[in-house]
Amino acid sequence: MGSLIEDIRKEQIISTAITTIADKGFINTPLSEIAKEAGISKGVISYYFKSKDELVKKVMDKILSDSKKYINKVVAGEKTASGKITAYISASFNYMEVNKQHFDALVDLWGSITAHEEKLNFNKKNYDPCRHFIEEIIRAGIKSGEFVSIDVRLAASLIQAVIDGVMIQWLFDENAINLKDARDEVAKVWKAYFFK
Amino acid sequence: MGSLIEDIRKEQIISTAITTIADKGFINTPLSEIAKEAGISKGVISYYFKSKDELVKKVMDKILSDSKKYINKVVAGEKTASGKITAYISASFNYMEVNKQHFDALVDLWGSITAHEEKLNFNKKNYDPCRHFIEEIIRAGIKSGEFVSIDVRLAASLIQAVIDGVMIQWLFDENAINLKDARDEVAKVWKAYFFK
Amino acid sequence: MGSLIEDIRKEQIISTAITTIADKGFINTPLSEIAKEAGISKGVISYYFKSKDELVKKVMDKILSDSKKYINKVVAGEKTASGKITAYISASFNYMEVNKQHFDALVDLWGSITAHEEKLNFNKKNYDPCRHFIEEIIRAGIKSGEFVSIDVRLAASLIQAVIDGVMIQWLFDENAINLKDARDEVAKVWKAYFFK
Amino acid sequence: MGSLIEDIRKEQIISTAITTIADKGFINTPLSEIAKEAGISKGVISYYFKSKDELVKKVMDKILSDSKKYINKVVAGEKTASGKITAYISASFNYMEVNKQHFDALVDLWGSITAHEEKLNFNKKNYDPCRHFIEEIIRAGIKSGEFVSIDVRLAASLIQAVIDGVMIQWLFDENAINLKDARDEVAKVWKAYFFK
DNA sequence: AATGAATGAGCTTTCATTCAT
DNA sequence: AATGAATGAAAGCTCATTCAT
Repeated sequence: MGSLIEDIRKEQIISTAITTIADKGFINTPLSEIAKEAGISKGVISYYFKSKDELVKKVMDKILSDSKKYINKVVAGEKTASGKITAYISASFNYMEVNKQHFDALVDLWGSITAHEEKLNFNKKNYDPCRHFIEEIIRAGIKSGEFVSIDVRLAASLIQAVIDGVMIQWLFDENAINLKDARDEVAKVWKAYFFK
Repeated sequence: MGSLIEDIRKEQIISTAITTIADKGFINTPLSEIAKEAGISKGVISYYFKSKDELVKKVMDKILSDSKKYINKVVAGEKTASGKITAYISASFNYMEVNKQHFDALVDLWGSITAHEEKLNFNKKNYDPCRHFIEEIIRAGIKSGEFVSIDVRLAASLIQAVIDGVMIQWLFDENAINLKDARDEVAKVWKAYFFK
Repeated sequence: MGSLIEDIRKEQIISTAITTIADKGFINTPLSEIAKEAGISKGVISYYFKSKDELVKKVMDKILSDSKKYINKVVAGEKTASGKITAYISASFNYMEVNKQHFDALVDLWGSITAHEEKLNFNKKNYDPCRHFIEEIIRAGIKSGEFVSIDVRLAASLIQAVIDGVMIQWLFDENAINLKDARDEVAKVWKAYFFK
Repeated sequence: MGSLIEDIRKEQIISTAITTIADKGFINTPLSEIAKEAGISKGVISYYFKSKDELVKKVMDKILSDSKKYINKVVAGEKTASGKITAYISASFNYMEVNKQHFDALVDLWGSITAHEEKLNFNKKNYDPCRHFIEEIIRAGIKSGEFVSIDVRLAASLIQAVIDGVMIQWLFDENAINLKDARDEVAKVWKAYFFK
């Protein structure tokens, strides 16, 4: 358990699952298709993942944690609250741009979360940390006097919301919106908002 | 074609499909379940809809056009560009709040749009009109001198984005964000942005 | 539910299941094989039976209740306790002889009862009634003075035991034991036992 | 061939197979489970047994030959035919009682004998020797004048039958029948029968 | 001798769709 | 118009067996 080859295989399967789901859609992606794309036999997937559901969960975890890791690293490179907010927004859009498949797959997999409890759980694991992360930055900015005093919780939600909303438009049509323009404009709007 | 009873039946099926999909998730909603919920036989659905895919498309159309109809009506009640923008945002959130099931179903059905062409088509039919609608309002506001001059296309996208993004957070956890607060805050932010 | 065609189909499927399992063995009888033998499609079985397990249960119920029905009827034709005991034994062997397939299938299906609770349940539903039935006869015989006083519970168990034991030998090799001879000998032994 | 380690391994696998099958049922016992229980790798089983079927055969052989060995030894300790019959019956029940798992597994494995030829073969290898063994005792008893003259073949069959039949009732519910009582009663009945 | 990753045939089950009534 | 029995393709999953190490 936890052997090298196991980790490699799991990684390979998750990775192939992402590209395949992004390409054909979750509903049109049986395990056999992922296996075929990965050049392995169907049984291997069942060998490493207890069920399709478990694989899907691991896929979503991977997409979100990779994204989070990148963004956090970029933000950590900034000192000021203002710099951090801008970095968060920039990093979000930049990462999105070079990892479109990940988000294509992610949005597709939302539909696989059906139970109410699962939704709450997904939210708690994925959205809450993002919001909290932004909240902390804003709070620090208010404390240091950089930002005006605002509803931190709500502001964090709205920042995340505009990022996600832009992403959706872009996923449905790459040409509908230019990510770099959106990035710059969002940064501008929120600076205006925070600095009064 | 288009007889009264036919229209009633189709409406009934679409409506039941929405509530059932919202409740159990698209993946867990076979046609037989919709039929059962509607109190009709399975065959009727196939009789009125060429395929499940067609029904799904009609369901999405219905959700989006109902929403659009309501919003447009509210917006039409306003005279100024500023009033119209505020009305658009308010109406969007208000409608969302009383029609949660519709959007639960909608997000669930996104995953059923798999082909690239279908995505472009969905975007063209659903997002583009929204954006254009907002664009027109902004354009009128700029022309009349109400608003400062801004990138109309982008501004429209961002307004729609923040609405959609909030919706997603709310769909995953009703308690994660208060829709009325979000509505008021979004209105405030954008007024600040447009008026200088 | 409970329509005529439903009952016919269920009966047909159960009946075919018995002959197929008797012929090829439970382990070598996928649902597809039963369907093929019955000249219907695989899906029909799932349509009428929730699961393979449910079908198996119904099959065992059918085998045992048919047998019980026949035996009880024969026994009811006798007046004296002695006549009833002999009738029970005779009927058991006679029924066995013309319904070999049923018992081939039954013994094969024993292996499908795995959980401890299921075994107890199977016993309670199938063995207990048989034993109780014999016990009642013996008790009546003792009361009427026909039989000597014996351990009723144990005697009933042993009568059933010798019948079942003979059956097993016969199922494994029809020529290993002559059912009619066994029938007569068992009757003789037990009469000797009961009458002192 | 037949090295010490090989024999130990085979013995270990067969032994573990018995307890595992008795516990979970043959259908729910993949080779991997036996391997796990035995603390060895799956491949070892395939290494020592050509197929699962072969292992099953060896398991049944082991169960039956162990039982036979014990019974024969006990019987050999008796001088008279009467003593030998009583010993056979007693030994059968006593062995059963302390080796319940073996018979749980055995009954479970009956279902794996599917081909007609296999059944005949199983019978020839297992039942016939038992019956012959009893027959010889009875024959000697008749010859020596201990027993009345009876149908030896049939008598042997019935003795084995009642033992097997009691076992089955007991396997399905340990509390349904008391093995010691059954043992004593069976001995009593048959003595009465043989001695006239 | 032993391992356990890998295979793939084969299973049960689901379900969109068809069609006789 | 409506029913629901029937179909059969396709899915997820299990597992005996193989084989490189």
